[in-house]
Amino acid sequence: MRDSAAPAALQSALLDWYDAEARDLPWRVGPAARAAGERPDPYAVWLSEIMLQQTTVAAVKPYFDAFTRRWPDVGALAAARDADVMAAWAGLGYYARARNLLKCARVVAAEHDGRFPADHAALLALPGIGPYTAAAIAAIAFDIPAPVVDGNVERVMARLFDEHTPLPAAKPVLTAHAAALTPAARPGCHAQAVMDLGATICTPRSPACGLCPWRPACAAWHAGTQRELPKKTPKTAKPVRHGVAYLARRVDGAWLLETRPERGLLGGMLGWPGTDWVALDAAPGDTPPIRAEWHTLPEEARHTFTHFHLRLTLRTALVPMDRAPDRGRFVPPEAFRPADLPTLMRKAFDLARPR
DNA sequence: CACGCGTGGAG
DNA sequence: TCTCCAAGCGT
Repeated sequence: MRDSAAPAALQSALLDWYDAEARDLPWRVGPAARAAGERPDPYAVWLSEIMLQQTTVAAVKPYFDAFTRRWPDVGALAAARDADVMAAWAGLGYYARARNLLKCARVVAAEHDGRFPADHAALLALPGIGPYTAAAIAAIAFDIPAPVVDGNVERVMARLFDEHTPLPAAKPVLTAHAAALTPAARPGCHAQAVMDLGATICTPRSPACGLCPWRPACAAWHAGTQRELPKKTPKTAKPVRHGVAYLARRVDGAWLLETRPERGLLGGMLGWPGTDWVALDAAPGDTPPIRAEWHTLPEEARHTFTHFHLRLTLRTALVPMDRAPDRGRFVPPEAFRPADLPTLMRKAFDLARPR
C-alpha cells in the first residue's frame, strides 16, 4: 500500500465517520445508549446476522421485527414449532438458515442455559454460525476483537490495499488485512463501520470515494483501480429447467399441499406437489398427486434460483370431498396463508387461484 | 474447494 | 429482459 496510514489513524477516522453517519437499525444500540453503557442483546445480534447472510438490510427489517415481536428471546424461539418458524421465514430465502436457526436456538437453550457463549470458538460450533457470523457476534455483542470479514470487508480491503488477486483465492490475504486493522477497543463498532462503509460508500459499481474517510490511505484510489476491484473468478451461466406443479382445490376450498423434504431446494417449506425439475431437453413427466380432471394453465410460473432458471407448468383441478390424495394433504382455507409459501409457490398460487 | 442454496433491487 | 449482487453456511 502506497502512502500507508498507521492502523490507529485509519481506525479513528473510521469510528469518527461511523459515530457521525451510522444508520439507525433495529438491532443496533444507538451512540447515546452505548455511551450510557448499554450493550446489544446477543439474541438480537445473532438473529439479525443470520437474516443478513446474503440478504439486504431492507429485506431483513420487516422479518427481524416480526421475529422479535413473536419470539422475544432465544428461549421463546427454541420452544416454537418448526412449521411456524418456516412459515415466518417464507419469502426471505435460503431456508436452511431457518432450519439451522431453530437448531441453534434449541442448543443455546438446552446446553448454554439460554445465553449465547461469549467465545468465538463456541459460537462457531453452533448450527448456522460460520466464520463470519461467529466473529460478528463475538465483536458486536461481546467486544471480542475477532476478524469480521464479509463481502463488504473483502471489497474494502481489496481496494484499500489494491489487491488484484481474484476471489476466493484472495480471501486469506484480505482477512489478514482486516485482522490487522481490527482495534482492541470497540471492535464491534469497527466491524459494523467497515461493513457500513462497504454498503454505502465503497459500493461495488460506483464507489463514492469523495465521501470516504479512508480515501487518503486507499491504494486503489491512488492507482485509479477501485472500480475494477475486487476481481472475481467468472460465474457460469444459469441453465433453464422445467417441471410441472399440481394445484388441486377441493370443493370446500381446501388446497392440496405438501411439506418438502428437509434437504435440498426449498427444504422444509410448504409447496405444491409436482415433478422433478429437469433440463429443457428432458421431459418432466406427468404424475398428478390425486386422480382428477387436470387442466393446464395458459401461463407458466417463471422463477430464478441461485443457479438455474425455472419454468413451471401449472395444472389445476377441482376435486370432490371423498377422494384421498396419493401425495400431500389438504389444507382447509382457514388454515392456508399464501404468505407462508416460498416465493415460487406463491407465484404459482397467484396464477392458479380462482378469480 | 466447488457447489447448492432464494430473493428482490439496481443498473 | 438480463446480469450482478447482498452482513455466508454446510457439505
